[in-house]
Amino acid sequence: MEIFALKKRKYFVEAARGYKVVTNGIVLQAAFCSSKQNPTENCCFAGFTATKKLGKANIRNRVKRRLRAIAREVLAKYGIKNVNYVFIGRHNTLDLDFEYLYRKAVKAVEEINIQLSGDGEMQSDKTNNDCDD
RNA sequence: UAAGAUAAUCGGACAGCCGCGCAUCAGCUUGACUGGUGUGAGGAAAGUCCGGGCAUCAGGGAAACACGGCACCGGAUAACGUCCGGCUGGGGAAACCCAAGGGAAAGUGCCACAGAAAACAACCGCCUGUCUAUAUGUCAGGUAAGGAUGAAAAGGCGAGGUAAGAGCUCACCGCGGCUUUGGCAACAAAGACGGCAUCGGUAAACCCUGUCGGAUGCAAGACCAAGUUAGGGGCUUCCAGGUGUUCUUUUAGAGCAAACCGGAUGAUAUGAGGCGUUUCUCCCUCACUCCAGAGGUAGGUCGCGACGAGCUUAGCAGUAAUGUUUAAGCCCAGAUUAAUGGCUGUCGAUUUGUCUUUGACAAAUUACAGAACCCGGCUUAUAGAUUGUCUUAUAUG
RNA sequence: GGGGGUAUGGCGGAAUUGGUAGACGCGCUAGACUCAAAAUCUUGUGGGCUCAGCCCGUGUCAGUUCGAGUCUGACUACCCCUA
Repeated sequence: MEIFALKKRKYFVEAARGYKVVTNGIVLQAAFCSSKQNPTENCCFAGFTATKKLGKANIRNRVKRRLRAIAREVLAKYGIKNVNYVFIGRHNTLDLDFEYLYRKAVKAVEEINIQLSGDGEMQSDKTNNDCDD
C-alpha cells in the first residue's frame, strides 16, 4: 500500500464531512477520494493537522512528525485504497508512549474501515446524504 | 575559601533500523517513477520595535506649510532610535552599573486638595507715623525674620546691621556670565567679579532650535494560462522591426499573435493627469481610447537562494566600535498541509537517594525554541556548561 | 508571512486639559409586599487587614511627574484585516 500526502484544503474538508473516530491522543477522519485526485492503484492519502491550540510552531511541527511516523506504519498494513485519512493531533500526542499511540491508531483505522466499507456498499445504490450523521 | 562585578564562548556526542525536502547525474516504464551522489535550522530562526536593500506607484529640482521620528560631545557605519570612546548627573564599600541627558532670560498653558500666597506674592504678624472714642481700634506706609499648608514657598546657613527687617554688608557653600589654562568638543580646573529683578516646577504639555524622513510592503510586484457583463461620450485602419509565444535538426530557422514597444495614417479638442497640501520650473504621459463601474475566479512560473554592505582564519591600522585585499581558503537551507524527522541503544552533563567511601549503583532531568524575500541592530525566552579579567572580605605565609 | 486594533468590579460600559477610580445599566445579596412566586419598592455590592481607619487594586513590568486609568517604553492575552 503506497501512501501519498494530502495537499489541498478541499480534500481535508471532504474528509471532515466523512467518518470520525476519537481515541486518546489521536482524532482520525476519513472519506473516499474524489475522482479529481486520479489515484493510482493500491494507494491511499494521508493528511495531518495540528491546530494552534496545541502550542507554538515548534510543538505543532513535532506533533505532525509523530503522526506522520505512525501513519506510515499503520496505513501500510491496514489502509484501504482510495481513501483520504486525516490525522489530527491532540494536546497529549507528544507525551504518550509511541507503542501506545501505535496500538490506538491501529484500532482507529480498523474501526473507521468498517464504517467506510458499509458506506461503500450503500454508495453504489443511493447518494451519500447521511454523511453528517 | 566565600560573596560579587564584567567580557566572551558553547548549548549534547556516537551508532543501528525506518523515513523526508531540495539540487544534480543516470535509467526507461516519461511520472505523485526508480537508483546513485551531494546538501539540509538558530542564538535567538521569535516579537515585528527601529534602520536599509529590493519592488510598485513614471520622474528630477526649488520654496513655504502640514505631519512624524530623533536630541550631552566626538567617532564608527550603507543606515539607524544601534555600536564604540569620552563628559555630566545619580547609585554602590569597591569592581562596576544606570540615565529620551538640547532650550523654561521667544511665547502660551497647567500646578488638584491644603495654604495668606503656586508666580505681577502683604492675609496674620513685626515696626514707624496719623486720627480720637485711648482700644485686642482706624487710616497711611515700611518689612519676606516668624506663621499649623504643600511635592514645591522666592538662594542656604551663621555673624554684623536695623525703627522692624532685608545680599543691606561680610565669611563659607550654591548659582550666573567673564578671563586664563587644558581639551577637536561636551566639559574641567584656577582666578577675580556680580549681588541673584534670570531667581519655582513641568517640554515622555503645546512649543522653539537643530537634524532626518515620499507612500505602500514579497499576499510587494512581473509574466503566462484561463476569462464575464453593462451604460455614456467617442468611434480610421495597417505593418511582424523589437518583444512575446510554439515547434525543430537550437551561433539559427519556420509558424502564430496587433496585448505591449516601435513605425505609418486619420478626426476632434486646446485640455486632462503626474506619488501629503500649495506655488514655481524642467520634463513626461494621454488624444483611439476616456469616464463610470457590477460580478466572478483556479491556478502555474518567476520574484526565491546567492560573488553578496558574503563567510572563515591570520596580518596590519585604530584605545575601541570598525576598517583593510595585505595573505590564504570557502560558495553555505530554500519549503508552500510547509522538508531538516520517528524509534532504539551506548556515552556525556546536572540533581536526588542508597551503599559505603570519594567512587559505584538506581531514579529523574537534559532548556528556550523551527528558516519562509534578504541583510544590520534592539527587545524578549532560555536546562545546563566552560574560559578570561577585576573588586571586597576572611584565613595562612 | 505581512498589516492593524483592544484590554477598567460577576457582565456590558463611563471617567474633559494628568488631580478623590468605578458614573449608568444588567446581574447578585438582604428586606418589604404575597398563602407562594413573578413584577414593583428599599438597601448593599472590587479585594485584604490588626475594620471610626489603613493597605492593595484600571492585563503585566519599568520610566517621566509632586501625582498616571490617562503620557513614554518593553512584554502578555485576545480580536480583526490582507488572493
